[in-house]
Amino acid sequence: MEKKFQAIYDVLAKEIQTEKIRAGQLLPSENELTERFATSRETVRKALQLLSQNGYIQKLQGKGSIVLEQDKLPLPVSGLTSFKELARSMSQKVETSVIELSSKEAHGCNQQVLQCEEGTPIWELQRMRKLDGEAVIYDKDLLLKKLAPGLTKEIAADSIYDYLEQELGLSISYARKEVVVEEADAKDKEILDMGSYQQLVVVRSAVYLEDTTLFQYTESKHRPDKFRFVDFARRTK
Amino acid sequence: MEKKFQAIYDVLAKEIQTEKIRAGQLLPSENELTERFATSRETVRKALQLLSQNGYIQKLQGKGSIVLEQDKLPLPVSGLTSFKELARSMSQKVETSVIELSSKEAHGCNQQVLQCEEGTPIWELQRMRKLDGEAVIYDKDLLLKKLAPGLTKEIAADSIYDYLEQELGLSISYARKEVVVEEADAKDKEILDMGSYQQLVVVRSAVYLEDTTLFQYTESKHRPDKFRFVDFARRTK
DNA sequence: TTGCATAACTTGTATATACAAGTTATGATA
DNA sequence: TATCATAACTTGTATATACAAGTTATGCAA
Repeated sequence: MEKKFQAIYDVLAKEIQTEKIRAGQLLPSENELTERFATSRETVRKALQLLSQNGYIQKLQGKGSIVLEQDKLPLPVSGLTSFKELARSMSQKVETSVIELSSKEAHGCNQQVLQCEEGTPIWELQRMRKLDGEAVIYDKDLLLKKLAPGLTKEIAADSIYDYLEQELGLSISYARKEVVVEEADAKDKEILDMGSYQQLVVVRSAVYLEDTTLFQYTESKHRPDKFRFVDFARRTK
Repeated sequence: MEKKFQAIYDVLAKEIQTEKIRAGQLLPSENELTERFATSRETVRKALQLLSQNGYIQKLQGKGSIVLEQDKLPLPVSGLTSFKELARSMSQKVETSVIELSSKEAHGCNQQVLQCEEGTPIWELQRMRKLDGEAVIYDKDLLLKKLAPGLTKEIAADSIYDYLEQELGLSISYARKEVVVEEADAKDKEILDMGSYQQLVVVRSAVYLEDTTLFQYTESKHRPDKFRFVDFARRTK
């Protein structure tokens, strides 16, 4: 079986993306969708809940599901978006170069952020990203070697996430992120085209797999003028 | 009736917050919880799904629900958190002062961001916030007067969200946000204690009610060293 | 002891039913 | 015509059942 509610979500999400159903319009009612997809109402409701969570629709008791204005802003949409996905959605020239990919053993501070034993084999990866020919993003990654033993510079220059999910079948599940602004240090200034900027937007994130193992720690430094973060959030309370 | 799944969520969330159940431990199984709360498994599952969404637990097929490490970082946790809530969780001295609260009619640019008719009555609000005696946040709000007719400087100095939700019974439902870094202008420098900083982190957000009406537009400028954004995100794809 | 099938758990998906709660259009009544 | 109750929709909550899929411990067999 192939997850009906996911399939229904995909169909409806695409119809909204392609504006087959326009913003402000109502989706067909749950009963109609139940008929259309030859399923049960609960299954339809699961699909609709996903749409709601991802900002496609707003459900209104008694009325129906209204299609929301789409963010034309072609950006991160919070969540876990890899740089490659991000770059694809921006129609700019993007270039990634690997500064360093080395195999080390966890110690002290490294070991602490990855919450692993002293001496655990890890990858230490540094990459620089160019947008329109300017070096504006500097990424440092720490990952457990055990889970991505065959990592190479070529893979790192493409997309780590693709490699993990499609090649290795690992399921990235959730992440914690922190965004702050910090002074650029000497190394930052050496790597990036800082112009007259003295500060960087720093995104630190810890990425976890389905089984809750902390797998990757990333520090991503962005030149302030090239940084933008877009978010859709529902009030949970 | 009083929404059982919400009640179950509240109980379990509190047990996790107070570390009655600690990180790394498993929750009781769905069947056990079903018995404990004298309900059905589906209802328990709805509660667990909420916990999962909000970063309290990770569900593992075949194993159970693991309690996740809690963010000790006492900060925004994405979502829609009002400044008052935020301030409460930080044990710093916080002070809000209203710079301006005036009643206007929408025109040109104002009208555009609020997506309303020319001439619609709106509130224009400007506030400055001090942390530990330093002026570090500058907020500008536009809101539809129709929905909050009795707004006063006193209310604005406290919490607009409390007023809207508790006094007026309005349901804030979702928001779109954008975070960028911009140069501070003359007005910013006049209002805030900028020190040697030249830039500000600007959070622009559009806040919507349950019926999808755009109700408030906010521009919140933060001195870079006092800005921090923390996020928990699940990979949806 | 070791290895392996299996049983007994766990969560995931799909379905059906019932009623509550909110919205809207209908139509009878004044 | 105008008003209002109501019927006919909509989504929300709660329950029950069945089976699929993943994990773990049991215990038999080699």
